[in-house]
Amino acid sequence: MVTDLDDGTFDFCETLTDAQDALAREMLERASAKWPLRVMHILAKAKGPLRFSRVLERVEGISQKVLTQTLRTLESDGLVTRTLYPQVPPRVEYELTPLGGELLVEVVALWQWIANRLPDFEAARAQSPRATDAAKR
Amino acid sequence: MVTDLDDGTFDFCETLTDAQDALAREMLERASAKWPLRVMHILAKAKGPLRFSRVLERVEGISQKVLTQTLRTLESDGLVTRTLYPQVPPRVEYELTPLGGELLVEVVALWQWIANRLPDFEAARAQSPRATDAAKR
DNA sequence: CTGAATCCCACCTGATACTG
DNA sequence: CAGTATCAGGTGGGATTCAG
Repeated sequence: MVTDLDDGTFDFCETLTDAQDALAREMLERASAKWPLRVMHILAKAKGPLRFSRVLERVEGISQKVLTQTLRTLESDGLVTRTLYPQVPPRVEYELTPLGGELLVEVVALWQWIANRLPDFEAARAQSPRATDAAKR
Repeated sequence: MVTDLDDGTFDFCETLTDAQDALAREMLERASAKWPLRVMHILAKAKGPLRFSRVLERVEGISQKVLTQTLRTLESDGLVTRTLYPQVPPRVEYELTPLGGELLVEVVALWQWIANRLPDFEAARAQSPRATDAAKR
């Protein structure tokens, strides 16, 4: 028995076109993904533009290639701005857009909710590394 | 410039151990992923137990293998219960747990937020299929 | 400094076939 | 009915090298 959910709580998506629904799902998945989330997080904490190298340093474990890909995607989704200063050596700065900042706030809210329930998830995992056959008798 | 964020808004994660942080990120990513989200959505709308075949029918485009995997993962995360009735032919029912229902509500909230901003995302994509070189002069 | 280009591999996905 | 087994294909991501 699910918690007391209103009818229609989960029907909103049916008011979207297939294309819109797909786009919304895609954005949801991207914003929750490992690297984009970490990168947005770093940019948010910086509270201002950050050079490529700085981001690379601060996002632990990311490779330069993946960081480039991630930033490009974030840029084309309007979550991050990329500003190129045509100098030599080149300088490029990335900054979270207002839209990106707002999205991050929302994602972090969900993250926090999950973090608060961590004991539940840890418990579930602990007791079911092999939780087959629930109804044995 | 990011929207007006408090200092510390994004620092909560630093109060977690690495393992906890990793688990929270993992759950976030899973709950937002394509198939788990769709499956939870179907189970929520069903408002009760659903047999494997029913889920398979209702989650459009999923293969039975992936559905099995998805359900197993959801089960081991405590989001779904699996009840086997040892009959012949076998009958297995899946149902969203309270925890799963709550998590789904949170994810859907984020999803809705994104859906409301779809025009922004569509606009961003439209103007930057090749949005290189922002600062040209 | 900021990438682009290559190579490469592990993993995941999905289709198909088989089974208790 | 509800899976498991197997295999092929695509994808993500790391390491390395080259370039403007």
